[in-house]
Amino acid sequence: MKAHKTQTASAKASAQALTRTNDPERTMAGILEVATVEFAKKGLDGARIDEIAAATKTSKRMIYYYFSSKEGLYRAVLEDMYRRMRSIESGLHLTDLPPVEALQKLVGFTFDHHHDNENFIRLVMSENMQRGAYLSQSKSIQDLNVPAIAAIQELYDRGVASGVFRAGLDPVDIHASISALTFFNVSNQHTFGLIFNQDPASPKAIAVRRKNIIDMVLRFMLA
Amino acid sequence: MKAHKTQTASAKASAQALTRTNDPERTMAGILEVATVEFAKKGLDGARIDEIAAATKTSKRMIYYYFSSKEGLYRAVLEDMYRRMRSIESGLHLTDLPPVEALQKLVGFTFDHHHDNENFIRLVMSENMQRGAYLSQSKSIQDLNVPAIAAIQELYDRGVASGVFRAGLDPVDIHASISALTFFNVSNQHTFGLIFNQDPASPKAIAVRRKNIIDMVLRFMLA
DNA sequence: TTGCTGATGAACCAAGTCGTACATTTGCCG
DNA sequence: CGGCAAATGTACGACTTGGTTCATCAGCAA
Repeated sequence: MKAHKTQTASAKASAQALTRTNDPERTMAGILEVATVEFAKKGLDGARIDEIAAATKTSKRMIYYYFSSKEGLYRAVLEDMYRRMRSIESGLHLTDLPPVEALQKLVGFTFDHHHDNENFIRLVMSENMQRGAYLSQSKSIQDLNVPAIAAIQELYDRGVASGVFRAGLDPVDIHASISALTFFNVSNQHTFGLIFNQDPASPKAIAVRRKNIIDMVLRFMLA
Repeated sequence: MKAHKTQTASAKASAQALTRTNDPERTMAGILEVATVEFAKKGLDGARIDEIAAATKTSKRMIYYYFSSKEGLYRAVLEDMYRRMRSIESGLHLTDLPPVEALQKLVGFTFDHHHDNENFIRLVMSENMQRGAYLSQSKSIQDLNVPAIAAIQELYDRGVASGVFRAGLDPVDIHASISALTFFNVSNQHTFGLIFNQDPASPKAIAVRRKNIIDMVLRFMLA
């Protein structure tokens, strides 16, 4: 417990929380956290404000106090998620590696990253079902993939210069392929998994898929 | 108009439809058709039975008469869509072509196929958001991708035999890559499109992407 | 024609769902 | 310490929505 506060009105109901501690930041963060998993789990339309409120340490009133509406909350969840993803993507230090190894590391990282963040994947899926209606409202999103593109551009240019990569490729197109291969692997696991004979979620199968994706991108770029 | 029927009760309300024509098949098909676009547009949770009913030539009552529930209708839509997709996938006659050309044709066809059937893509997305809960209930789905895998297997074996393809690859894995690249191109167009400088929906951009995807799969398999 | 079953329609209902009105408390600032 | 804005909780309300009830009609067979 907390709260060593004034406690003037001591003569209150017995079994209730004695004092209330105002903590706007924590309240907002808490709401955002449970809303994230709820929206990721059910999508915008499937998620229920009442359930989100129930899972929070605060009340439904606070959701509307801070986020105005269900859609406002959804937008906030999207932006927060993208913000967190962006911060993780840094720190790969690809420039220290030779082009081929840099590419392998980048693709492998992206694969793992997507694989480990299903909530992010599902929020992006949900947003695509909404035709990007909410994400497009957010200004700070545009430049989110910029560093990713820049990283590819840098490593690609070095590879072309050293003769290992063929010229004439578009970094955005490469980024699209990397994203497609790694994203789909998580996003469509349920419908695609129906045709597998063995469990596609097994560590073995995942490792094989991971290697093949890295291989595929690399072979596409090699001279 | 139709209906040259008995019309015994002629003394009916004036401006109404004079006679009713029972046509169960047409009623079901009609419901299924508008339900397909509605579920594709809004997803399972976003779709509204009342709106579907309103867009139909019949009433909500009939939806429940034939499909029992919203989820029953959704299941029927999924199955119907998959059935139609399967029937189209045939008739490529890949066995007539040399391995490399056969592969190029297959990938190109898949790309076009996905590109032209956004409703199908969105239904699959929706179903993945539902974690395959409804599609897995359908028995006839399992063997839907079987012919696709078989086609790859056949062309791949020929390629390996003739020395153009390297050995040791898994047809299912190849299928996964083809699907990922072509599916993502449509499914994530909204969130991914935000980072493009030019319009990714332009015929030019689409043609470039198409070529690169074909190229990528081919290079992955070449010896 | 008569009768019976499948097909159909219009109105209705109960539960769920987003959002709000009202009341209250906390914490800070002079 | 006194008062005011920010923060919070409770209860409620209007509207939506999936699903149903009741009644009727179409079509076919005897």
